[in-house]
Amino acid sequence: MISNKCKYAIKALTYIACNDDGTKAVMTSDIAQEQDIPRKFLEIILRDLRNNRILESKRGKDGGFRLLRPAEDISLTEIMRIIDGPIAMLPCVSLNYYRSCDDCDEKECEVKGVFEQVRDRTLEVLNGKTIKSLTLG
Amino acid sequence: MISNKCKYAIKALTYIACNDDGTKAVMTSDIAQEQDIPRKFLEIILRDLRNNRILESKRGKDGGFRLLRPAEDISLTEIMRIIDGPIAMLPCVSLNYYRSCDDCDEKECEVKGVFEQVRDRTLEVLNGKTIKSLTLG
DNA sequence: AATAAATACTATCAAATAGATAGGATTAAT
DNA sequence: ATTAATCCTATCTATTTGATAGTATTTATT
Repeated sequence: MISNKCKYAIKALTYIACNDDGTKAVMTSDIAQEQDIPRKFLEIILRDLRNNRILESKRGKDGGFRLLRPAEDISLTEIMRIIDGPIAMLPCVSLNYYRSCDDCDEKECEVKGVFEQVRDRTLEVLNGKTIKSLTLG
Repeated sequence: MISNKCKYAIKALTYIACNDDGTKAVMTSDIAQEQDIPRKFLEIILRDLRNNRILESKRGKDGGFRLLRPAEDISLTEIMRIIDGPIAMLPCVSLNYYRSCDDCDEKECEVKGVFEQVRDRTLEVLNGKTIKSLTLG
């Protein structure tokens, strides 16, 4: 399961992608209202995305958020990893958050192979998806 | 990520499958020791598997656990659903634990389609795997 | 310079889940 | 009766999830 937080992040990014008309940045309050996301929780998420160089922010009056890159260059996997961490189902099979197993010998672990396959199939789907591709029905 | 508990369950089941010689049931203490699983935690897991008709138990002296079905009829998905719940990444996409989204219209949710694909690819891999197939290198 | 409106930051909180442990009740073979 | 196993109930700690409150800072506008 992905967290609510991650789902909020995806929805917020697609909203920003669709509503940045080039004149002014997209405000937290607008996103919260339109996408039905708790305002203060959303602030944290957006700041998180900014710190990870997905968004840029502008403070003060007329402030808000913008995508730092084109929507077609922001992949779903990237967002999921920032917000939720590993995508793989076992730490020992994670590409970006690898941790070894204490309790089994990875060389001959039967379970590992299965979840490597799951990981690869999952990434086949997710790597192709971007914020841009979500905004096209 | 699957939980430690689920990983323990899988390891325990493969251990039972490999070590039931037909003479007597497999004991919790043996599984715990050989597979490096906390004893009391393992008790809970095995009871859980028994309540879900994966294992049968025998109490008292010479007691222990046995598979209730042949190892090739116990799928990984079944174990994962018993121990961890849904396999899908979104409730609204789960086959066995479906829950609707409060905050989006499922008919036109762009995210839903993506995670349906992920679910299908994941199940393609996991549905074919059984306790039996894990015991063959 | 003052004001209004936005993000940034810090601290905190409640509920759920994960991961376990303790201790005794029950069952069954010897 | 004894021993050795599962069964059951209760409890515990740490972490994560999901969120809220309040204040500081920045900036456009007047």
